[in-house]
Amino acid sequence: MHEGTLSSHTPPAADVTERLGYRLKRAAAALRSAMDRALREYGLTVPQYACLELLDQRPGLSNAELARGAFVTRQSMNVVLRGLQDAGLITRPATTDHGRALPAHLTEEGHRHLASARSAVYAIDQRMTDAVPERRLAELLADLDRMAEALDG
Amino acid sequence: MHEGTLSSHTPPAADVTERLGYRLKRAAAALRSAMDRALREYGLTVPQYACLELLDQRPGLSNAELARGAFVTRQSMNVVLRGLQDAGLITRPATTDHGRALPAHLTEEGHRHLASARSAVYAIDQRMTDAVPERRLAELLADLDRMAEALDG
DNA sequence: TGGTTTATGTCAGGACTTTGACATAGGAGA
DNA sequence: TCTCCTATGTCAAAGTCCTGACATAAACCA
Repeated sequence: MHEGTLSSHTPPAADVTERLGYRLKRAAAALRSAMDRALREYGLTVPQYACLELLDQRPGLSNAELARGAFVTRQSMNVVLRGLQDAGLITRPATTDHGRALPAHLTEEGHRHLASARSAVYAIDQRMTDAVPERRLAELLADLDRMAEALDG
Repeated sequence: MHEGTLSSHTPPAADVTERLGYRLKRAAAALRSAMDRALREYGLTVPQYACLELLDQRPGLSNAELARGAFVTRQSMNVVLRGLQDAGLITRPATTDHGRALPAHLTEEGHRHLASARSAVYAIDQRMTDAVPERRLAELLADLDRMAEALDG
């Protein structure tokens, strides 16, 4: 076999299901599925929940900033924001006197709604975290970051 | 700090972006994005590519089996299969004499198409794999599996 | 044998997301 | 100043994916 770009010491796995990408996708799919199930009881989608969580920690984020934080496009986040706005969970000014970015904020009901949904999501995250040996958690987080940076860097 | 009845020894991260779920999603999003970009040149979507790859290694898989392997629903995989069938990359019998599962197979063109797209995808997977220290790769794969099993198990 | 359970393929509808495009606002540099 | 570049918000259209539902087929068991 012709090896154009040899960058690894280990031979590439023959079975696709043994490759890192497949395993990553499997874990992410399991997480997505579990979160979907849990959040449905609260009438939230995963991007909606992510948006609320981001706004709770960094109030005033714009649509584009939220989109990057939730790993979706601006257009998708725009739809998400409109849904949250219609549900009364966030507020966004119609205009701004400087720039185009419209800062979003949680309403009181948004805070309450997030608080109730958060426990369910945190339980999932914790179940996942507990599944990996604690001594490796920090390295696992670092590896995930390296993987992400290697791809979009 | 008051720890209540949490199952972990480490205090839960206050910042959502520090939690395992967020990092996992970030890495998966980066992978998905990179694969989308690469596969577009070959006229394939990620599920379509995954389907071809699975069929190459295990010919005769049914729609439902492919759906599980690609982490989508049967309905979604049905659409994928129809697209691949229309493109002449796979074949599927209209009927079967035993059971309902219709075994799918790659056509010659399907094999060629997959072979050309595969190098691009493998390059991405390899770039990601090379980003993690080699001595930790096996543990990383095992941890991803544990995470997935902890969630859908 | 007959009933139940499980698994599969399919249809219809809706929800979500993306690509592509356009106009606007601010900053950087000639 | 003027132009170019980047970033943002938004619209339209298409594609993708999912939930819910139904019918069929095999297996399992009393």
